[in-house]
Amino acid sequence: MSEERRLAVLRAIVQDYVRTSEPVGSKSLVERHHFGVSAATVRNDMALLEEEGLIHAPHTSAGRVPTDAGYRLFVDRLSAVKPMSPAEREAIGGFLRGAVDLDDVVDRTVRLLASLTHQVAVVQYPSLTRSTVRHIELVPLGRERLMVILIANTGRVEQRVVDIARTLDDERSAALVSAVRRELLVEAAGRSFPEASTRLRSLPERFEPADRDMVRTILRTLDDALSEEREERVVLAGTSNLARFGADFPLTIAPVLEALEEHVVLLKLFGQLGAGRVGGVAVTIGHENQHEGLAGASVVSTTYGSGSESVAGLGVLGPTRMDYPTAMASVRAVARYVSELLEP
Amino acid sequence: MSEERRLAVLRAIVQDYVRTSEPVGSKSLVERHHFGVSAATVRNDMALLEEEGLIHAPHTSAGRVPTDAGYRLFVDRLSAVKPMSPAEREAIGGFLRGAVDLDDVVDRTVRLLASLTHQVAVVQYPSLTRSTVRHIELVPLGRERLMVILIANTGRVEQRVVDIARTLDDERSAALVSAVRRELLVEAAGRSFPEASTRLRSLPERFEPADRDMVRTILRTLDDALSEEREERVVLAGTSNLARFGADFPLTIAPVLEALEEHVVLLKLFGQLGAGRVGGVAVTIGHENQHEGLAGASVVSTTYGSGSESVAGLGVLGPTRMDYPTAMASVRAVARYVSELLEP
DNA sequence: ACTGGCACTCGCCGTCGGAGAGTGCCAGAG
DNA sequence: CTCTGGCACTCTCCGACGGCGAGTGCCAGT
Repeated sequence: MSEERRLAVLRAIVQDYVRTSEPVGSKSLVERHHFGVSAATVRNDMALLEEEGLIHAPHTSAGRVPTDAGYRLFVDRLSAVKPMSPAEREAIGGFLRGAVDLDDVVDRTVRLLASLTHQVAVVQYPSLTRSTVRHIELVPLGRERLMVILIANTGRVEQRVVDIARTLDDERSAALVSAVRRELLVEAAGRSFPEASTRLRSLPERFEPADRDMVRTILRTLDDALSEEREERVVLAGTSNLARFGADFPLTIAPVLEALEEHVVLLKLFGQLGAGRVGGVAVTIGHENQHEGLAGASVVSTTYGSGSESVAGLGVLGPTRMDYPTAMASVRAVARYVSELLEP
Repeated sequence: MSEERRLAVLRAIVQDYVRTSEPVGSKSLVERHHFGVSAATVRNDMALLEEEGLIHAPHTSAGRVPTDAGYRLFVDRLSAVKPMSPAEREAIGGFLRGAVDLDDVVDRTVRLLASLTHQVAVVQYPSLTRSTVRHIELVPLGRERLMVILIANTGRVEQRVVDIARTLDDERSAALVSAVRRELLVEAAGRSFPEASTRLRSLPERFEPADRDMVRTILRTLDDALSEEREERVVLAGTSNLARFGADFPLTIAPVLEALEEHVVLLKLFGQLGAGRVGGVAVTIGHENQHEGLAGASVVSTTYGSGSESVAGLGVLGPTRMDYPTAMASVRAVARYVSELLEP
């Protein structure tokens, strides 16, 4: 028996099943693809593949369906990432170029990804902890409040209102605010956020004892904005695509939707790939996802970022029965464009 | 025949159907509710209600189901808004009070609404056009770029990067930026955004001809941020609740999810109630919704805002077969709390 | 190692018939 | 005029039955 043909059979099964969403049998298989052999031979191969746990028969007398392991082998060894046509590339670029805003970039990206792949798309906002400080601004609001505005090199802007226990309307206070602002910038500008945060720890000491509380409050806000919980934001689109193949994961839509609402879960999915090299596209299939609601789902994801540093992840989520080559191509292409866009 | 009893029957039908999601027949009706009469009498009433188009029999020999008109009558005349228990009020307040941010307020609000009502919740960000300017800040970024930051009295912050056709690193430019900033504030602070926008139209003339282009660019950004399309933002949660009653609108989940993704559609839903008085809760039922994908859905919405001015809408969306009294109570209570929260 | 053939297994689907829920209508009582 | 009990009727739902077809596993033969 030829190892090679057996894998070709697996590949064909995956492809056909993805197309038709119906278990594929030996006969229809030899019709569509021309291996040089008969259906009976293919049947033998299929029996072996089943023994290896790569495919599975839902019922004694039905066609075969790939298992998670089967898909895994397929994406690892049997599929080539489909190249995008120049027209597609142009469409992607054109659509993203119109963005006026980081919010806008993220918004367009997630919609684009959803419509390219017909799956649920997920885009993570650039992580602050992996960005550098471009600017920090203090804006007095009313008499006892200050708005702290953090601007990252990725264009991400985070703002927070802080109450400070003193009035700000005299001359001296104005000078103080602007001194704090200046010191913040000297210390933080151009550095990574975590680094800035540590360097700033000694900042209060440079001011009069009476003023230190205010400075500390501001620094606390900055740290708070960097905390895991608050700093990670995630956006999604295309959830209606889940309903499109209602028959597919039959009543499993609910748990998937629930998982998607739990942003924490999503972040874990992307967290796994962590600081992976920018080029790579990661795929987690079915039960490889920790969350049990996602047992029937696969995630195709990658990272994007300005320069060679990745600052966040993006990807798509769909049924395990998913067109992996296309999804991987789209995810990779979009990530590349977004990275370019954040470059300058 | 007593008009009064007929309406009581309609009320009972709506209540039972909402509870069981099964067509309700005369027999089970007299069992659960005790009208003083027999099932036969109720049947006569039901026949009349059907003639009036308030209820409808899916099959010749099945129970009755309320029509859109039936629900309409129910919410208008037959239901009292369920008061919230003190414990619930406290829970709402406690959950919302922890917010650090407008984003956070909106986020918590939408999740809270979803979990209170078990429906899809929708919250609109405070409209800029209906807010007043609290502050405008100009932050130089790099050499030929400026970030314009708009802060509204609602806490909403909008930022936009503008390219200006001149370098900013000399002394004079710094003075110019700060002069522009000062003038902007004098003219705009405390006024409504549209008013500010018109008042600022003459601003360029106060500067040297060479500087006017920059000022114009900044003003254009401000106007752009106010444009319908960009200014309205909407957030939703609880979409998994749609799947919970999969049997309910059977395969109608897809169009609903699609409609929810089209934020434009959502904004229209809230646009209808427009500048309605803050107290009122609006309900649109089934086909009353313009969008055809939402023919099986109802929307319970209201407005919130600081002071007596409404600045945006919020609400829930679910199947027409929905617990209106509870939904209305939750929506009203949440809107009230959010309004309070935006007050100071 | 591959092929053709064959018996066998099951899920799918349409049919059928009984049970149950609900209805409409009618004649009689208050 | 309103309400009630009764009765015949209509449909849907559900489980049983059976034929069809796709697909399988295995075996004997090349």
